[in-house]
Amino acid sequence: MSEISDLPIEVTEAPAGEPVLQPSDLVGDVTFGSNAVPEGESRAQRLHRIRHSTAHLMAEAVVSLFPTAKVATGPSIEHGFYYDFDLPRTLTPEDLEEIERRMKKVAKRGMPFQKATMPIAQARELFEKAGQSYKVEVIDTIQEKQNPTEVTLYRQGAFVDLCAGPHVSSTSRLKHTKLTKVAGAYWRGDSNRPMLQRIYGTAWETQEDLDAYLQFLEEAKKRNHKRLGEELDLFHFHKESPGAAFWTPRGFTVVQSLQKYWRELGDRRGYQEIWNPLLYKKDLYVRSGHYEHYKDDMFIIHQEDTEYCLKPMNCPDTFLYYTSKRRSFRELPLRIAEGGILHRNELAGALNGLFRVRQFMQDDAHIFITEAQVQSEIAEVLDIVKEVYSLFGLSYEFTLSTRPEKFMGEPAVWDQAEADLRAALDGGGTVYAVDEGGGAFYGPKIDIKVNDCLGRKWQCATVQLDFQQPINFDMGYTASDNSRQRPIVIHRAVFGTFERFMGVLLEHTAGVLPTWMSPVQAVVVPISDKSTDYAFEVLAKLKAAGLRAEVDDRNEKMNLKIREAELRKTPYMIVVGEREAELGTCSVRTYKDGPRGAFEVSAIVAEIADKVKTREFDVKITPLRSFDNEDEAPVETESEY
RNA sequence: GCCUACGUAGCUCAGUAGGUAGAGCACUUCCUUGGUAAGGAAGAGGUCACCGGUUCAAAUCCGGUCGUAGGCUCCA
Repeated sequence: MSEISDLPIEVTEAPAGEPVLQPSDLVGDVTFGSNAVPEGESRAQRLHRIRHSTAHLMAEAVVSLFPTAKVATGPSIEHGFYYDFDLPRTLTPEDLEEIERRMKKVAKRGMPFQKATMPIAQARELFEKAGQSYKVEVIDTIQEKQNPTEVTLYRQGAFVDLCAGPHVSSTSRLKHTKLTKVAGAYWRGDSNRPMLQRIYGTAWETQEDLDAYLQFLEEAKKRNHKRLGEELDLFHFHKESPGAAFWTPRGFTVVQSLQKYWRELGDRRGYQEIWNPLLYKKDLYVRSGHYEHYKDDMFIIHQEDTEYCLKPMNCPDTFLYYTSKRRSFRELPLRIAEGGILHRNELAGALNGLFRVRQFMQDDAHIFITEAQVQSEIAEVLDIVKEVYSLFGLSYEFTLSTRPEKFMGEPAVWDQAEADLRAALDGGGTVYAVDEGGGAFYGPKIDIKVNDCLGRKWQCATVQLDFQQPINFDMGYTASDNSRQRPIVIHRAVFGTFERFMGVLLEHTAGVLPTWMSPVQAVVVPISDKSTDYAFEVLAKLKAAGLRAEVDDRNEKMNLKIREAELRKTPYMIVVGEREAELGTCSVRTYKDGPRGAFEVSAIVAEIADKVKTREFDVKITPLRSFDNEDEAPVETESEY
């Protein structure tokens, strides 16, 4: 029956489970016609066609290896495809190799993809008879949602699948592919439904593209922030506190440089910082609604008869500050920052380096405003976002999320708020997407995502309007007419969390931090211990300028010291020998530009101090190529609004 | 939380017909005083994640726990 069933099967155990017919056994009287491929497709469309077809090719190989396999769904995704299977046993790495071998064989043989159309009822019967219960469920969903009279099937070789297409003309187009990983995936993404086995693969038009992509994955691995954190001695993780970063002296220096900037920025932009407790009786969160909606994500401590919570966010306790006294309209906008330590009990399997942690610190702030101040204050916050991300050469995108189906408050207030958000975005000339119905139940929001070196998007900044908490906390202010009014709250974070932002920044720069953030901004390297005294003289001048510098006076050769400073990505390496000591100069080498020759000590101290003061982004960014849009330039390093 | 894989020296890793552990880097000491990415020698360092089981014998086989990675789910 199977085109490839004559291949040697290297399965040692007999697959268990109910025997399942394959649709290919049942379509004898169905006529499959040719599968026309249109002219003038974009590259993205061609890749989609190839990847989706490769998913079918893989399913054919899996079914030939496991005759009792049930197939679920197999779409194309960015850079490749996956297909979900219900299999009699778990897959091993050897299985993947065997599946890939079989795929290659069929690709080489060049089996045509053919298309057939049939009434949906007939298709349902066919897949039912074949025992392909997942496909039957898919058909039922199609019936429910679209209610078409007919559906299409595609066939290549021994494999027939319910599919809307499109596909390539022949499996001979599917030669540049590699299976990358196997993972569990819930059927229909529902954690209450069976877990299937998902095989991921990547597929390309040419071998060159495939090779380039695999190389990209290698490069991305090198830029992984966990690896960089280890290499640059910035942070560690320990099982004694899973999901929480342990910052080293070097790493903490970097974080503090960020926080120092954050505080200066807040000061300049009219924010006041408060500092509140970490631990609260549960009453606070009952009042804010978190206890009801967010309890599973909170760390809860029982102390004698009282239940305490480690705070998962700053809002409720900031509101306690707001309501601690009578407020006047003259105080608004009242901008209150709090970078409290937060704990969220994230699922163990969701933890991911600095990107997803259980303990973190946000550059959080809550702004209390009148309805009339929405637009101007949002514009002000967006301006801060632009300032901050531009400082790091990060590209980003805005999304406006509007009123969801379930919402609190008056539709008219929502409409006005959304119009204000749009006006603020439009006013800044900002390009943004709209996620209709994607807002929080308490108010619309603007999400800001940054792009990392892997092309992944990370949500760091968020700006949210909140009409609900002012009610929960009975916030008010006295208006000019002496009436009592309700303020609106803006929740905003720009870095998001310092942890995640550090992770994104490290991957973005491949670990090369700008001078102003570097744990050691300059290392003075004496050529021999004859020059050590002079090296310390130079060091004193660097320190006097407020710079983070040290002398490498170990009994080692200069070459080794240079090498280690380079590996640590130290921005400035200042070499001094007897010659420099005599002339009062120093020999400068930078991480960015290499050896630069002799300088007056005072000149180079001034240069470094200036870069630190202006927070110059003196980092050469080598963006990793974007693979799916050849027409597009590589990811821009300059911010684009 | 679910699926799969993994857990050997501070780090990166080797160690399969079960016979009480190795390399490189880092670290310590000594020699070396060297002009822009690794000078040389010696030494020290591990209850093989933890707990239990099988066995004369377990890093190795089995079970459990914890942690990590990649997915899934979640992400006010």
